[in-house]
Amino acid sequence: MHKTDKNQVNGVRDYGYSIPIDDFFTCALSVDCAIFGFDGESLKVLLIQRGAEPFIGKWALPGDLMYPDENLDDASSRVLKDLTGIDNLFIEQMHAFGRVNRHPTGRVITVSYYALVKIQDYNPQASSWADQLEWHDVTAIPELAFDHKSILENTLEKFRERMRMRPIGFEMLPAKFTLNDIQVLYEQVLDKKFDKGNFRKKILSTKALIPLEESRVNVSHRPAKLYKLNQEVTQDTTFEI
Amino acid sequence: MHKTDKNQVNGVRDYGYSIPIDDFFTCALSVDCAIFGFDGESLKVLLIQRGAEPFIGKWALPGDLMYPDENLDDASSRVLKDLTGIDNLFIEQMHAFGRVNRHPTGRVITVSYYALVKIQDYNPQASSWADQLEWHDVTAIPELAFDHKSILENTLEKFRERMRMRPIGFEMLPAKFTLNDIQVLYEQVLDKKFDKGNFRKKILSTKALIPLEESRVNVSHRPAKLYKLNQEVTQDTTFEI
DNA sequence: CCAAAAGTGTTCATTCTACACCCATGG
DNA sequence: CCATGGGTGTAGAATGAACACTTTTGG
Repeated sequence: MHKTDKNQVNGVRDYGYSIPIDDFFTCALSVDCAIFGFDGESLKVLLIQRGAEPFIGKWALPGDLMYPDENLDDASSRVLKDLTGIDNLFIEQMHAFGRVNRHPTGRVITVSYYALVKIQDYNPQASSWADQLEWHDVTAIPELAFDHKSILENTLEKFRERMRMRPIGFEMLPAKFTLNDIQVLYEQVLDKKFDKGNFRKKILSTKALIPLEESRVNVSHRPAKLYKLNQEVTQDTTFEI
Repeated sequence: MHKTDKNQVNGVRDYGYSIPIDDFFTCALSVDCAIFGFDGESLKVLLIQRGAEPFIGKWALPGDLMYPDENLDDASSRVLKDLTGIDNLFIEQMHAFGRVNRHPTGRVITVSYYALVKIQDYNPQASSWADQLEWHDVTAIPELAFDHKSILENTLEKFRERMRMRPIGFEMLPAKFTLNDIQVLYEQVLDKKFDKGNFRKKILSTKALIPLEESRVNVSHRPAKLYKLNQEVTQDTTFEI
């Protein structure tokens, strides 16, 4: 395909390649974010409807081109901030997608991220795009622009594994929540039923939660105790559900 | 920083950005590979010594620029093939690194991969770089070019977690190996001692291994039975050590 | 017979699973 | 008092950890 020689390895130089070095500096980078939230019913992902070509009118993952003077990770934070109005969301990089023809306009390599938001705190339009944004149930994703469908599937799969291994699910719950809230969240995300008693014991044994002196009110049954996340557990803490 | 408007989201268009669209298409992509092997003693990573500026003479992860007409994943396969002479190595993408000034020559975003090789089968110089290539103990990594030190640390950490969760360690062992070979491998990679009896029971209970009718010969003690990997277990099989 | 590593078994503790049962509240 | 979900306890099974013991080879 291309002539190679021993000078080629990991060099960015003005010689040693069979094509001019400038030809390498012709790519754009983009970030695409799978923003997950939980409304108490099912796992949702925030999609935008594209307002311009290509793929005008199609649903897509929110994303943007990385600016030439912008760090990659800052680009993803910027997209999230612009979209949700929230700084410092929980966010993790997932995967780089770089098929030659994945973007019709040019050579664009995209890096996917997933973010977790408290859907209740989220202000549906920090800007003026209200009608262009919508939460979609992850079990009913419409056709998506570009290769976003496979990006989302890839991200979702890895996110589920992450949920089982790290105490990150709480990022999608309000600051105060009941044990049942967590159980429903895990059951929905992992598509799996848990035994109430056993689930409680397990989640409490992790010391990830701190019980509050409050209970949920105005329910026609015994009120559930509220908990908050123990701030000492980080996303590096091991865990297992 | 940059002017933004509602047309900006995920569009690659000739309008809507505060800078010309062409300015976005000025990045290069590279791949960097952490190639791990196990020599029976300790986990090793293959490093190259750079033969050109920048960082001439410095050790670095093997890598190269992605060609304009090359898929990202193909670039990593190419680097590995050029370096080891082996096709179809076990390889997984890890992380994209895109700090603005990570590369002195221009805006180069690099995507890291790790690969696992059977160090015994590996031909030290499929090409003519013999003296430029060396296996380094992962506990004694020299100073590295670019941000390769942090890339390697990031990759190593994730690789170790991967080792515990998926049956991938075998990729670094010869086709036939003993249970003790595996135990030593795991002990070295994870820096942890295992009880012989318990380790055997666990590894055999996974059904990942098929016993052979052969034993290791010419040892001055009871010869160990040889096993091979059960080809039905893939890297998607769950596992846990 | 001895040394050395292969390979097996047993015991006790811990954790998991399934399931039954009691508790607090609103109506 | 009932319905409803919150919350706890327990027995038996399964798994894990520690450690002792037997086996097979070369010398």
